[in-house]
Amino acid sequence: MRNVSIKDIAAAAGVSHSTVSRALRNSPLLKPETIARIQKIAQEKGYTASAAARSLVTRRTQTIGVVVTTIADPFVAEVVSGIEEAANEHRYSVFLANSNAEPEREMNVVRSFAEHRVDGIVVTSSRVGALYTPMLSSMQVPIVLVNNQHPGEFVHSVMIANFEASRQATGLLVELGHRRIAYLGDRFGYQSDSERFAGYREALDCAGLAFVPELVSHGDGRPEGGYEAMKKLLALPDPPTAVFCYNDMSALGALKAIREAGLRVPRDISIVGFDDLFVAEYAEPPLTTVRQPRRQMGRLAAEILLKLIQGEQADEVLRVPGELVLRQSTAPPPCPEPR
Amino acid sequence: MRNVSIKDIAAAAGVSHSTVSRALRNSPLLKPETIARIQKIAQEKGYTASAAARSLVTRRTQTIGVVVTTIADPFVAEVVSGIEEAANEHRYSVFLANSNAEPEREMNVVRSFAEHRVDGIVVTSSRVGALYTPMLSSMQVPIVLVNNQHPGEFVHSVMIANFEASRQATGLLVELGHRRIAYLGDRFGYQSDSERFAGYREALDCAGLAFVPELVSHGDGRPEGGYEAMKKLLALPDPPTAVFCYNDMSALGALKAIREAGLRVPRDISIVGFDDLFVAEYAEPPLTTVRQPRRQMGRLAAEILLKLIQGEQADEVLRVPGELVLRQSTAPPPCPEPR
DNA sequence: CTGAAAGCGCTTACAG
DNA sequence: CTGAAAGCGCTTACAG
Repeated sequence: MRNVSIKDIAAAAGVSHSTVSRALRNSPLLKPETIARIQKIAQEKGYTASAAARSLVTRRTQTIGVVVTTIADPFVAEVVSGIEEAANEHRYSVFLANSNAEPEREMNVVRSFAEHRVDGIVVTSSRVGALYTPMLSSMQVPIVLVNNQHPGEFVHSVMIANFEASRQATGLLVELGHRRIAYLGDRFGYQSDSERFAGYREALDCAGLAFVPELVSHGDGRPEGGYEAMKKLLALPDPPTAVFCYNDMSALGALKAIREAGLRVPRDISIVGFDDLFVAEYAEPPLTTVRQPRRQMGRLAAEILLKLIQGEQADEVLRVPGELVLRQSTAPPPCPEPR
Repeated sequence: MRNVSIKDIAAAAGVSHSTVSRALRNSPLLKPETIARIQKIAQEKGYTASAAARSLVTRRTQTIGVVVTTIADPFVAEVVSGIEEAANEHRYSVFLANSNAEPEREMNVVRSFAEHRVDGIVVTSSRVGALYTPMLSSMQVPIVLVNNQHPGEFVHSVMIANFEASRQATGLLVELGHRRIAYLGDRFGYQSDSERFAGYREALDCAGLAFVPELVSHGDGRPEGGYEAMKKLLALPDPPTAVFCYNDMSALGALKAIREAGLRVPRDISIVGFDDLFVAEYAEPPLTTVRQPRRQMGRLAAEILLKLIQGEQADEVLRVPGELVLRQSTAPPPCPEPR
């Protein structure tokens, strides 16, 4: 069962298919009555334009490709949601491709986007590195990154203001009176981790607190890694009284390790996360954390991309501020500890 | 900067573009040397076939549309991940469309999929109803639903075996010795809720326990709703000693309400969830729940869809069994009288 | 084994 | 204001 084409409508309306094409696009060349008549017929026949045929001539597909290393991640999913939302408003469709950071699948992503001639690409970087970014750049279409972990390769990106946010988060712990504040990080080498670590250091410096290397422990950005990293911190001869975690996922693991050690948060140890995933609010205790406006960041990335597609200028690196959200996982240090 | 086309390659190779087309598709009509020579040239020139041009003649786009009411939901995201994975293996690309259950956006979804002539559609229903399903069906392409909440409209779907799983989950509470077991549901009218409720009733019946209407409380499938629904149960003159929750999100809210009431899980109340989201493991206490193989369900839906696209037969309704996962939120009821 | 031709469903200069 | 023509980049009968 063939789809109805402009030829079918042309036949029914007794005009040329050129006229139908113009009528459907509300061309000012046609007189309003003609347009109305033709559109009515198109409607009746259930006409739907073929994106493929159109894009062949216009050289615009009205599609953008979104690459994620995994979408089964609360952080990424909401960014994608924002991208899709903004794209949709501008009548763009979204191709979603999921690489799992597997080289073979990454190849597929690139090939698929290239074949579909996407007008632009957003890469939302989770913690796992994306091998394909250099390849994508060979496609000659605009690319915007969200929280990119491999800086310097591309011009356009939307990033959370890691440094400022983590300085502020660590600063909160300082103000509460903590002196032994640990940093529970992601794996080494990722930009977000480096920046958040730098903010932590800065906050210590401002408070005149010495940096203690043993108070840095690295997880993997997931609960499992946070759990292990926290156990190491707890095994220290003089454990920290507060921990600033790379993200909420890590913090969840840390909370678990602390519970298992028979300690209480925030009575014995204060914990701060990063991201403000919905779980932060339902953790026990509810987690003090830094909110990333994920959906908004996705929207911004899409909007920058659409500007670039139109040939307009756009911010090269857009830094979005995080927001410290106070909940119940932070308190002054326990009394036994001399201040 | 134009993309290189088969004409460009034809000129470089000194053959017709028909020959190039055949060479690129490894036609047995051509002699191997010709094929090799042409493919080499194509490679050198960085040729990438145009999906639009091809689909125009083949009438196949090698794309499937995935509709979600929201992707920012841990359940949905992983289903989508499975769909994308399976589609990718079969060289299909995925259009993602996100309706937020807003009528206007739903219209966009349908129009967009129709214009792109997707070969098939998967609808992953979250708790929110999807208005567009009837409209999608007018597109004359195969549709497969995942955990559809509005039964009977379509033929093909992949569903979790709600009845069996919730009977088993409730059965666990019965075996532990609970007599006052509550059901904390989703909103009325959704199929999953009805089926899970039915499984709960069945388990009570089997155990010879009377159904007590006041022990049923409805949330909204999210922590907020679970929280409110649990507060109602706790306000009962004779509160339940165990609660089977519609899903993990609801259970998270329930846990919070119980904590706020100064009670402990599982000492005072046992809680069972459904879904086995990652948070279940990191809840306090870790949540006993029913695992849904979400990614696998997504894969299955995609595979069924691809079969249908090929014109093959496929299961109409595929019921996937859930798996009871025992953690620490369940225990025997508190000792009868004094605590 | 290879080429010329037709056609998929559109858009858009070019005529009239 | 409208139509005839060309062309976007492919695939595939039809000839040879």
